[in-house]
Amino acid sequence: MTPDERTPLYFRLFNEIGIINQLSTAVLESRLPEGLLAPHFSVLNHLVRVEDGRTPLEMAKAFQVPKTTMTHQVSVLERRGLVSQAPNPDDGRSKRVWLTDEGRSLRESIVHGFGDIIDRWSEVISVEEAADLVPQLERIRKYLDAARSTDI
Amino acid sequence: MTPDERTPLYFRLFNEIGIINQLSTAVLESRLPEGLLAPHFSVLNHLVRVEDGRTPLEMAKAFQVPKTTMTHQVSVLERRGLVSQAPNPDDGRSKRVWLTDEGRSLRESIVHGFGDIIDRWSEVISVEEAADLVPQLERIRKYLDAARSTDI
DNA sequence: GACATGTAGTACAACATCGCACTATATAGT
DNA sequence: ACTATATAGTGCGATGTTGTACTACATGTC
Repeated sequence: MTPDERTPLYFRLFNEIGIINQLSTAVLESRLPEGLLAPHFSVLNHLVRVEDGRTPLEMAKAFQVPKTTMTHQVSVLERRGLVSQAPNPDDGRSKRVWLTDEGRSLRESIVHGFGDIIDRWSEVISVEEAADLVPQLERIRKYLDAARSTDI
Repeated sequence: MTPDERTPLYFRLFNEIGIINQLSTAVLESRLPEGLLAPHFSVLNHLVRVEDGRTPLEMAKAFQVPKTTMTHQVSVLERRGLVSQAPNPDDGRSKRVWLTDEGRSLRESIVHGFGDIIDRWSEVISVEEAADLVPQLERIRKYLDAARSTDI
């Protein structure tokens, strides 16, 4: 395969990924309460998965978004009573972010409510196929992530 | 595999896809001229691939974004002299969008400039692996796209 | 042909993302 | 201890996305 033929293939790969991301985000958002967007839910979900009490900067790095974006996202969640922030006793510059009971239970009910969609997805994307894809994608993600810090 | 175990797998699948999308978008944007973002480039690229002279609405549907978004994206490209719009002689309600020579050559040079990145990518994501992934992802994308129109 | 309905595009407002500049605090080098 | 540098967070402004409401034109029905 010549470089000429190769380029469209990789463009296509990342293009398909972009469209899937867009469509799956739309599915997620159609299940979220009014005014709550996918990134907000992701933050909520993250705090459950990695334990809450993270600092905003840690979270910004985890999602690879600028810290100003995370400030904003956390403030949205805080206004809705889904998380609370408090100064970090270990470091006067930073804060720590905690899930409220309401945040935890909202996240729980959203994930739970996804059961029926997963049922339908699994008819088209078999569990085996998904389990096969995840490590491949993970490898690509880790490579891009590593390349990011060096040069790209 | 119980439903309980299944849900995290599918969440993970779409999560990996989301991160890859974010990272690859960042790579693309690091190669674009100041003020030109990935969606703008995508539009440029689209017009080369499918022939220009599309209407904004056709393009909005192709990218599955609201038509207001496409109005904005096209206007950015027009301000930069990369595309031109003219009323559609076949339909008084619509316009047609054409690439300018400058738009065409800018797109060309960007794609060409990607050669070295593709070289490095292909060391990690082999051509075979990419060629294997694309149809799988395409199938998922088509399913999500079809499901979108019905319910989800 | 008149009128109801549908479609293409835009103006505007609400909100999200993010770069830049700034403050406050921490840490390292001397 | 003092100073320089680095880090955590925020205010603000520029820009992007998108829903709503609107105008203009097209099409189908009678």
